[in-house]
Amino acid sequence: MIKRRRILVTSALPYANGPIHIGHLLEVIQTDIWVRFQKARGHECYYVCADDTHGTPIMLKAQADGISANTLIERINREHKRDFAEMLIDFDNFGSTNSLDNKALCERIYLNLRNAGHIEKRTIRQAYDEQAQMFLPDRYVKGECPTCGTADQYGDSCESCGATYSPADLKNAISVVSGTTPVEKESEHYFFKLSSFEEDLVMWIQSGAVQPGVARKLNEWFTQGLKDWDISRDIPYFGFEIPEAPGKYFYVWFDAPIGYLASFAELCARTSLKLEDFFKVDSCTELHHFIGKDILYFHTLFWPAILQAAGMRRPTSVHTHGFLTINGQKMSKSRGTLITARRYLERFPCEYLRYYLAAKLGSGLDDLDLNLSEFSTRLNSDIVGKLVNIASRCAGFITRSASGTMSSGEQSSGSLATRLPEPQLYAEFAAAGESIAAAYESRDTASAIREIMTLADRANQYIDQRKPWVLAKSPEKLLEVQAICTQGLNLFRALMIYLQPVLPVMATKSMHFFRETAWSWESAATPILGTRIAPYEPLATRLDPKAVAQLIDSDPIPPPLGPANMVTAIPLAAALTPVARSTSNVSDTLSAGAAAAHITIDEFMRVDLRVARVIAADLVEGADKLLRLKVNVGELGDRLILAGIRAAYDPQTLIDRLIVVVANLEPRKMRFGISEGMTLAAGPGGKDLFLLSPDSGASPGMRIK
RNA sequence: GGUGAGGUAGCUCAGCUGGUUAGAGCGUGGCACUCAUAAUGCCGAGGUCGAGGGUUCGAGUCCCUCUCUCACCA
Repeated sequence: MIKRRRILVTSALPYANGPIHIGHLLEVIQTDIWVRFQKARGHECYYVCADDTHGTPIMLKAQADGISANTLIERINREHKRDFAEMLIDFDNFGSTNSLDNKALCERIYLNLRNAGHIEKRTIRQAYDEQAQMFLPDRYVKGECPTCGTADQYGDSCESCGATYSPADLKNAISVVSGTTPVEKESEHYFFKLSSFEEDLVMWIQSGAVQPGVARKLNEWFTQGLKDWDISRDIPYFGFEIPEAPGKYFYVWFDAPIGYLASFAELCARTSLKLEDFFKVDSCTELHHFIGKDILYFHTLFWPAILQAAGMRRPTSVHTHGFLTINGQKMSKSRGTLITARRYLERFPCEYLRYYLAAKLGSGLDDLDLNLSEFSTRLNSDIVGKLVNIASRCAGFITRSASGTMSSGEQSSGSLATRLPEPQLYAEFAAAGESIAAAYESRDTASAIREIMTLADRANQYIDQRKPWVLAKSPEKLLEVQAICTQGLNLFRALMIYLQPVLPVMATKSMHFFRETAWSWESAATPILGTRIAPYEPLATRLDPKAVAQLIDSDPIPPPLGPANMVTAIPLAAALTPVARSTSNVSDTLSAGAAAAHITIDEFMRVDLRVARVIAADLVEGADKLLRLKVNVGELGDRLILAGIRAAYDPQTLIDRLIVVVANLEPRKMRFGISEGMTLAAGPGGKDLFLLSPDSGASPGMRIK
């Protein structure tokens, strides 16, 4: 009997500023397969993850969208959960780093570090945007490379010549946020003294916690010597404020891995599990992190050091995988190869992607290529042609010539397995269970799949040799036909049990086909005999290569404006159209055509329409068409809007009225000030303009959708 | 630039601590079969294992040099 292990597993936290794409899926699918495998083996295994919600990019994206950061991350969280669920990623908990649990844990861990003397204050100089009044991360400063002069380079390194430098070295630097020239400014930051953990980290890494290739990679950093780690950021920042340090926030990479604990804490809160059992320093549970190689540094240096410094256990292992490429190329939006989970799921069964990736996933750091033509041939050949075919070709005989009952093998004696016509063949399948399990365990799923498919070939060969379709023509040989197909179906059953971690739905359907209720890994060791099967229903259908090719967005960049694209273009065009002109330009173009091409719901959702209350309305001196409106948009605060409705409305009649505004319109500088939105009105313009209003009950800030 | 990974049949890859004629799947040519979702089975073609040098009785497998590809650089 295998010793029952207690295992906690995580996948890297997806960043909450965009949708789940196929690169994320590579990681969660790999992890999910490993977790399902552990569960099938009878271990106690938990799988948690969360959204990574903090940091400057989220803060700025929310601002750009005209919504609060909280609104943004809540929306993204719902989308992420839905995508993962449809991909059959079986999280025991999926949380958010913006949770109260995480805040408490961050503070507790930070105070532990500080009280143990692992935190140090230092003054640093950093690029500062005076207009936006914020410090700028390196990636938010752009300019010419000081070494080679290439334009439009980020503040940390040059993509052209590879030079590394600091933002202050850039020539003609500008802030990406405001477009102004940044200045250097001093600020006090908090550093985690990583350097004092160097020896322990070396030992931890040598203990086998990481793959050999990763250990070699880390050596590079050790030979350079570890640098202490800046864990603080200045206000404004979306994150958690550091205790006893007003205006200072935890750097997103400090609170993100702690999010693993926080997500598990949520699971503990609704079960009898105890966080302490898994994280105390002498815990005998296992902790496994699955990550991509881009975030190696954080997980193999900072994170174990933080855990150790805070008096907790370190990870059992960190499993690092390579990147996903599409047709041999890096994923890219402009090439249309940034395939979102949604795009995939709208077209194909989730299990096909799970299988394809599983068949190519090794235990190393190599990048993995999703080749679309290979995708369909592989699925059609392996799953439909070989695997499912075994059941498909046997089931008919059992149903037709044996009234749906498998052979019981009663004519021979002995154990169940030996009552099959070819006991040795079954024994071979049963014995393979251990080496397949070893491959799964070491995350070499490609090897597991190879072995399973070799067995599938053996099963088809067996059926071919025994030719039940020939025997079935002689009534006296029907028992033999039944026995052969019973053997075939049992071989299929063993294979499906081995594939359960990869193909959970197909496996469940197969289990129901055998009229069974549960499969563990050991179920494959013993065949089932003499039972009735359910009528066979196709378990998988073939993929059309042409449809697969369309996974890539062949038209990723919107074409120039034309009648057919008019509506799609509106959000973009509107974003550049000042409010005052909205009544002439945009409404004219819209009314001109009797509707046009469809837009997707996502495209529509990009327009943030809100209910707003007019709190002040004035004439604009010198402008004969404009009114200056001050509106309250609930959680988004107050906005100043210059609206071209003077001919149609008396300002006094507007005060206190509810109207509809576009809240995420890019602010537009006009002669009379900056307009921070757009009011919605119908009509050709001039005196014939009619503002839109919600029915009573609506309140400022409500989103219109 | 530094570091890491990798270059094995048309494509995707396996080849563990060096050992008989280098493997699989897909694709391809031929044959067989017709139970099965034009599925399956059998036979074949196709590789001087990136290049050169070295160690060894023997190297795709170890060492050195070169070359190309990819990735990472807090």
